[in-house]
Amino acid sequence: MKENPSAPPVRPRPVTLATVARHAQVHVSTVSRALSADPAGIGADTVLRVRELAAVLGYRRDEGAAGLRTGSSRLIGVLVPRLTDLVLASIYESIDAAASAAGYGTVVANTLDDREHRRVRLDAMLSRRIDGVIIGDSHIGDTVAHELRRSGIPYVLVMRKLEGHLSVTTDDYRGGQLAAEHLLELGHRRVGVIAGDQLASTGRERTLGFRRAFESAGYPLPDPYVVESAFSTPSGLVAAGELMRLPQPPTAIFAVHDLLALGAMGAIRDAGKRVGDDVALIGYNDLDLAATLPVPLTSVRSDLQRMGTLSVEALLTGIKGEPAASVLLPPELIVRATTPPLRA
Amino acid sequence: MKENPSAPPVRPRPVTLATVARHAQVHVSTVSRALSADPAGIGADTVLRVRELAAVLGYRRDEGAAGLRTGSSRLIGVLVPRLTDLVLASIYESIDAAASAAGYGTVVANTLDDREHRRVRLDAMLSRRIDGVIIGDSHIGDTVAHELRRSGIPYVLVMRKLEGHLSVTTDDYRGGQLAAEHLLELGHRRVGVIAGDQLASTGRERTLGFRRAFESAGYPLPDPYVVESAFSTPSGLVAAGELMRLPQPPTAIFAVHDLLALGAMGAIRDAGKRVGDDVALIGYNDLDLAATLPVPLTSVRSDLQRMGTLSVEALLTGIKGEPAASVLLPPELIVRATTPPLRA
DNA sequence: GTCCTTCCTGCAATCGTTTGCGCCTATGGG
DNA sequence: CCCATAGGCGCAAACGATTGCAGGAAGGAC
Repeated sequence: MKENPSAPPVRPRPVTLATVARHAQVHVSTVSRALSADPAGIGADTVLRVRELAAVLGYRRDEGAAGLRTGSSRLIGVLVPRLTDLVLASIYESIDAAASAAGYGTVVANTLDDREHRRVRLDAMLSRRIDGVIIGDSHIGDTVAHELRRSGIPYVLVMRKLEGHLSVTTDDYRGGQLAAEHLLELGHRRVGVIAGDQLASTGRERTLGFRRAFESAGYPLPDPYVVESAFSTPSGLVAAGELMRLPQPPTAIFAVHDLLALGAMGAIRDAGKRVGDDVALIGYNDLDLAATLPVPLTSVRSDLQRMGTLSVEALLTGIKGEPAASVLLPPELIVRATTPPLRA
Repeated sequence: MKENPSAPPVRPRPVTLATVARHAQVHVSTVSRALSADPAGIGADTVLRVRELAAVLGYRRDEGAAGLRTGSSRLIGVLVPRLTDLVLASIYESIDAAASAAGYGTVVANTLDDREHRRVRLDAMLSRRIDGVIIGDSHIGDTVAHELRRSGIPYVLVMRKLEGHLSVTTDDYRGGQLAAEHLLELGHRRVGVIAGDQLASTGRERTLGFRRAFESAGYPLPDPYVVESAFSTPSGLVAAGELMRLPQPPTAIFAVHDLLALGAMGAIRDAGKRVGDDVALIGYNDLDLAATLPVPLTSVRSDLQRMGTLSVEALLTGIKGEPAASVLLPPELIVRATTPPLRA
């Protein structure tokens, strides 16, 4: 017995199948079978005895070891731009919940919309022999999806789509339209768009739907009225600032993300105008906080939970080897105080 | 239009040490050593040849198999109440970044501040033989930390502390004091607190520090002026509503979380008052969006990134078997527009 | 009493890596 | 010319779980 008081408490040797087998006086293979979901070919009393013993001893299956043998890690990887984007956090939450319910674990990675990060993190995931990937950060021109297809690893795109790849998204083009139609109806003619990242299908399609709707109503948007941005609050502040400094500032702004709208609120205030009465504002995604802002935000809602859940479903059927179909969810406009009737 | 990239017929057999060994005409053990960080006892030319070959063939170390042999999964678990809480998302982001830089992977779990969820998710983590745990959701009366100590698995508490356990937190008591001192200086005497969850050390200490400061200034807070809550925007709306409906509503509100303050803004508006001029407001954590709100929010800042990074450091020294010390970071008051000088 | 099922359980191989041990071949010293 | 030494590699045994196969006992049919 060696005394080593400064060392941390000794980590007790984990309880394995062998431990249980020894106590139960049976072979480990019998224990394995008895503990499996369908203990075929094992006596009912043995099953009971083994299970009880396993519980008492605190047996825990080693997923790593099991995965080595079975070839499946029961782990799925999730790629997101960043989790501090509330939208992605929401989606990830429901992905994790759905996966967990199906007996899968998840690992997320922030890719920061950066090529190199994406590569490194995906590599780490593949090293863990993940069973599939949910891609929440797809970019036009990005190759992750192609690589996965080539390696034969099941994957699904969520939130952002990409031509020719399985995806679960909401109809962003339609969402842009909805926003435009609402503003047109209110009488707005000179409007601005905070367009987000144009390499993300969300930013592109929402902007496109919005633009087209104004075009076909006879009020096309000049280029300076559409400004690209990231998907963050500070970025919204900057972009809206540009819009407000135009010689003829817009009477309404469509921000393709609620956080952008939040930033826009700051810029509108900085310009000495009031949100709503002076400058109308529409956000996107209808986050919780949209409703409780000092001036409640009109926003296009997309069902984030549903997207997360469906993407897991699609991935799992893919993992089973069955074919899955892309899903396009309908958006919905939620009207609140930032888009009041226009005064004559 | 092929829409099912998910399941090509055959998944190519992964490249293992054996594959590389065959091509290099050496034994797998040689390949293993050649590929290790310190290829001692292997000829320099062999090392080079093997590494090159491994790269060409696309060899990827199977972490699961390696972990089985070495007993370490190079994986750390992170428990958070929920990732849609921006504060926790920020912390997790920096945890993940720091862990990743140190060659570790992370798995998060939302525990929803719920006992059962915590148990289940921790169990799943232990099944993956994680090397350590970072607990971001500790609750007074919760047993997770005790269990981990008993099993001898290294762990660190972050954000929320618990008597007698290693933790990395900010001085929440001091933070509450800072908020109180500021309001006292401005001349506020009748104030309210949205106190958060009193089973979380954050909610408790921030509230306590604030209360004590007002007490010692001679203006103790009557009970109805301190209302408990969750840590979400809707919850802030409700709590502030209660405060505003008191016979003598407070002239200032301290919310122990920025999202609560956001909700409070809504309630103040609903009560027909203006944030800042009519009712002062202080939040906590100084999230990005605090600065860009229509009325920029005064907030107590805690360094979330730093907490995340330090918690990883502490955990890793714990994993190495060395002793680590708890850290208490200083908070800082950021004054903005929601706490203007009081008019006489 | 013999033979054939049917049930239950054990045996052993396998997944991909790591690592203690031992063998072989140069090499240098005496 | 012989021997000790060391560098470079291979061998094989783990780690913990799963699973095809085989074997043994009990029980029924004839």
